[in-house]
Amino acid sequence: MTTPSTERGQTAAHVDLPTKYQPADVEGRLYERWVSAGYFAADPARNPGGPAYSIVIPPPNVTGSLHMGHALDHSIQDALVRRRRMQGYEAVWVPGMDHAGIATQNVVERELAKEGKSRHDLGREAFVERVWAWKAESGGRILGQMRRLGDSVDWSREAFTMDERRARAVRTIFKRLFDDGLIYRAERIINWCPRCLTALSDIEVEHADREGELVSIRYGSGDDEIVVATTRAETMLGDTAVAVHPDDPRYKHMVGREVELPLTGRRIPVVADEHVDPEFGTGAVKVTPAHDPNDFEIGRRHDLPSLTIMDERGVITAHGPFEGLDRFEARPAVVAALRQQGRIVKEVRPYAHSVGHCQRCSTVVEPRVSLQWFVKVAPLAKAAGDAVRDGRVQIHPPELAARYFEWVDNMHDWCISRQLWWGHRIPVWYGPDGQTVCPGPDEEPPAGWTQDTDVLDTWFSSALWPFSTFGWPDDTPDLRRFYPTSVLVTGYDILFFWVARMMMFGLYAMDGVEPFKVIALHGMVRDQHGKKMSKSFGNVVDPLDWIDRYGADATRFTLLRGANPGGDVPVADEWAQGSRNFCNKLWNATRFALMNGAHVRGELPSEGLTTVDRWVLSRLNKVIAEVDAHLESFEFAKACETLYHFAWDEVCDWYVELSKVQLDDPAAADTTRRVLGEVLDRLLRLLHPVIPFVTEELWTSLTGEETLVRAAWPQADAARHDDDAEALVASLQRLVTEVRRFRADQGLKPGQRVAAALEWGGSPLAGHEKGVRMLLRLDAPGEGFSATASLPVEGVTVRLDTAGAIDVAAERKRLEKDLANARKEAEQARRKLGNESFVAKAPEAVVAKTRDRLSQAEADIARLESQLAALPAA
RNA sequence: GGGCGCAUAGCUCAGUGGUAGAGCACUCGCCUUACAAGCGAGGAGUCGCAAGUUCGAUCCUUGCUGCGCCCACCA
Repeated sequence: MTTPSTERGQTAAHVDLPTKYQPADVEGRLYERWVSAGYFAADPARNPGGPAYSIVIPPPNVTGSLHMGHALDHSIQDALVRRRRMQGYEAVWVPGMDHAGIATQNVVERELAKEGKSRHDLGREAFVERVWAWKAESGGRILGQMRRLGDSVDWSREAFTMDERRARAVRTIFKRLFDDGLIYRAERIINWCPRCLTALSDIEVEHADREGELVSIRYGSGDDEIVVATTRAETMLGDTAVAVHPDDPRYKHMVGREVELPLTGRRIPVVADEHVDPEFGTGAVKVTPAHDPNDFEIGRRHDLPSLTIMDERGVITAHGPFEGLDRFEARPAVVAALRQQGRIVKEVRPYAHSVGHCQRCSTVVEPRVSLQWFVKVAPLAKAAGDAVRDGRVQIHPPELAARYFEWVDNMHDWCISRQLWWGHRIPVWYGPDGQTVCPGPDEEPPAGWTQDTDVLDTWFSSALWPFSTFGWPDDTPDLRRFYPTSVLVTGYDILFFWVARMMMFGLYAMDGVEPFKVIALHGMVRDQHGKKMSKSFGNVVDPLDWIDRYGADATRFTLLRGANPGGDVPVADEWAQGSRNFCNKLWNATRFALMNGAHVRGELPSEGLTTVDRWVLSRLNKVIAEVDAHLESFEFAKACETLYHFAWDEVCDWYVELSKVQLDDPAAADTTRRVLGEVLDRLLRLLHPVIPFVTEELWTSLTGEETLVRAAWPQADAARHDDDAEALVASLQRLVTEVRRFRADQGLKPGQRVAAALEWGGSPLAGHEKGVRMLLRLDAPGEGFSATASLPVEGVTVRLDTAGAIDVAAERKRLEKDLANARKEAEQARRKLGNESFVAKAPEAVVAKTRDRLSQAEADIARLESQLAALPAA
């Protein structure tokens, strides 16, 4: 691209821009330049008194590649950061990735499985090394994707949840929590994945309805018979009691007695427990403390023994005929065995109930008693809830705060130990006699002691992200300038996983200072029918594919244009094409401007502007204010919509067209070049946060400046508002549209010149006769002018020479339609004004408006009737 | 089981107590030298159903129906 010619005059300057915007030709080049020039790098020492703005990226899992959801998330953050950077904030957007414990370990284990190996064949050390190798490869791919998207992240601050700095943060907070008694180790019943062979926290379990069977079984016999119902018959092998509600008259006499447990011959007690719902089933519950969370609690309350009958893989270990069977084989086997013993099975009926599955591998989760580490969440969750409750942290949109509270106010202790190898190893060592020590990050454990073999839940380290990325636990300049972060942008799907935990740890570690001031939530990216994207549907769109075909800007614009706060974002190929077309429209508008010598040199004149100039500047300044307001409230869809319409419908369709007349007018050409330059300059600035590449390319060409990345964000200037100019241009637009409509109805070729007499009747539009003639391709009436049609619009009469013949039928049809509309309009208004209550009670302005409508409609009716009467017979 | 949300044009979604909007799709006409990734014109919706409040309801209230999401230790 060459510098625009400064040559003026009638001859269009030569501009070396292709007629189509080719994203591939500019994106890579511009991104490299942005990074090497250091535009994205923040400096906490720069402009010390000035405002700072910080965002930490929700670290993507190193396993995968970025999907459309990431592209949406990143587009939002980039738009926010780029705008603040232009506004003069010291803005930083910190990139990084998450080690994603289970997810990553599973991926690498699958790789190994292809080689016929398991992680145990490698051993812990070699396996972890292998995961690091995978991380290097996969992580690199993700970083490349971020570059393609145009993310203006500060690469010098790139972080990883398992790098050395972050490890130190983990050790530090663990130690603090441990010393404060907020971390403890206990034998509890936890969610266990028999495939991943690890504990899971509550939120790593996904519930789904499953068809099962509810089996009613008779325990005991004769007077002692008591019927229990279960969906998991195999667990009866581990039953150590039957529970009934203490007030249930049916079973009161049974409490304290024992019944015989079928198949085992064991006798188990009947206990009374409030937890039992007398209304449900038979009102009696079998109690298996080792394999059910409720029963575990009942067992604790009644001091019942806990009998483990399954191993960690879900295989029955209870001695007897079922030993060695998988849990799902054992279930029907137990029922069959009961049946063989006669009338023990009372009833079997289908029963749909909710079953927990491992979030990472979909295996049915098995509750399991084991020794695990927990975070005592009560005080932390309380603080996390309060910070939102008292407004220190705002959730956007506010409706989603309810979900946050729901979780924060009802949280169970958080199981943080995982029986994995990939992750932060729990920083606790055990002595030879079972002593426990948690050394600080800079302390050594006693020689000969052994470290706990478990690792921490991956969310433990990501919960530290808003401050670990800035160097915590050290007191760094970054931390002081950029914490708390300005806003957290993420999908509502990880409100519980991540956001709430950052709140807990942030408030705890940073002495009550919240990790972010605003939580801006967005939804999920969906297909054009609102369906979730999934491989099985085949409706997954890869952001890279869109970037290749339509460009990064079009991809970003499509996503942001659909991004209503907290809402899901449907996308479709055609919409991305529309966005690409929009970028191309800007490209060509700027191309036109450059060819005609548009520039931004010197002050924008206040004198000597045409009505059309004043109109576009008025609109521009209103648009700036609107876009500002929308972006402040995370209304990206609205901001995009406003800019799209202003750019396309107002600037391109009207201002650029009308400027052609002005550019031909020596008296107006100079200011027109300046105004055209001004409008594009401001428009490109406003669009830059959303579509950074094309705007940078065009803006630097237009202005000759080095970069738009650090150019100033436009300020709305209310002094440019001009209601008169806006009203006049609105009239002009109506006039032009009306005449075009006539031409179309009459079957006149759009390119066909038509002789016309324009009679302005004192209308201020007279000053725009040249513009009207150009837009409508009207010639002056010549020698043989014969007026055959007239269109009184806005007080203006247009007489057109349609070569002596107009299509009377078409014209009659058009006029009749307009007349019908006007009559309907008048009728409506008349009815309203005839309503006394309306006139008495409605606001003055509404009544006045209705009167205006009526008189306008009546005038239209009179005009149309006389036009119809004047039509020659067909 | 608890909580929340949604129902507006063919599709996806905005929106307002006072004449229904956008994008895409659709129809017709145009290669008009910034742009056919374009230009111009046009069609299209009893704003889910019912009742209530109001001078007036797509908007507020209630009920109903149909969807969706989140949470959940009722076997």
